[in-house]
Amino acid sequence: MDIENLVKRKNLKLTTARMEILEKLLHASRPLCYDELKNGISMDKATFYRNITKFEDKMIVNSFESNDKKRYFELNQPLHAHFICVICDKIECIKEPLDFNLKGYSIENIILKGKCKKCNQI
Amino acid sequence: MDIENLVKRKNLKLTTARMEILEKLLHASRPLCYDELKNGISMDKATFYRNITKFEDKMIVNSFESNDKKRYFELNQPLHAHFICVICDKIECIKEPLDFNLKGYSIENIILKGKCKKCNQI
DNA sequence: AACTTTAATGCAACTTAGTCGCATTAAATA
DNA sequence: TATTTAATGCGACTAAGTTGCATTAAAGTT
Repeated sequence: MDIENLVKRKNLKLTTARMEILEKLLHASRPLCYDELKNGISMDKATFYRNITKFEDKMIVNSFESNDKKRYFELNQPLHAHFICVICDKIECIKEPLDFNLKGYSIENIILKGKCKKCNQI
Repeated sequence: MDIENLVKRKNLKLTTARMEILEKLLHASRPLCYDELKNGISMDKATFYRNITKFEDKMIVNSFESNDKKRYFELNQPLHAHFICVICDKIECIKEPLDFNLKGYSIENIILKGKCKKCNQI
């Protein structure tokens, strides 16, 4: 994926701050929370949140709240569910396609909470 | 539903604060956020949150974050999904049973985000 | 390459959600 | 009624997220 084009296609200016955020998300194997994402990127938090908001508006990034009450961010990808374990707080991306027959709605984000495979056995 | 028994069955003391929170949730037709739920109940916010945490631990209440970044609370009910519209921020309880074949997981909470029927037409 | 426009940034101050320790009070039980 | 233990209120705190404003940097234009 080409971050430079991704940003420009949405009529956003290509700044180092934005590059850094998106690079980090691109190379992450799972959604990242504020600390994880912001860490190492020297940028004011106001700028960070303004950029995140822009990214979300432009559908480049999406976010959701996890069990630890933190927001987690990821690059927008083909629709897939996130499973959040209420015991161990782990976030998993679910690859199996889930079938909702909700006519008229368009679904952009799916969050399932419960007990993951491991914690369910205990 | 009998709130008094609900609380006592979980080995929680029956206080007026708790009664008030649960009464309000019981009579609400949709999940409520902090302002809505706390409003009119004279109770310190520390107490409020401590009770909410207890209720969640004991599976009396569950909560999720909506699009406005606020947490919404509701009495625990038979599993059903919540649809949150990213345009109009409305929260709907979805009655249609949704079928997941996620073996090994136990699902306690389903949140779908996207465009609701109305906003999808625009 | 300098110039202009407009968007992005940093800073500081602020709001709101949520938490924690501690002394006090009220609920359940004996 | 006395005792135990959990629940409460208060105050102080942390962390997320927002806003206004002056400054700076990107992109487009001569």
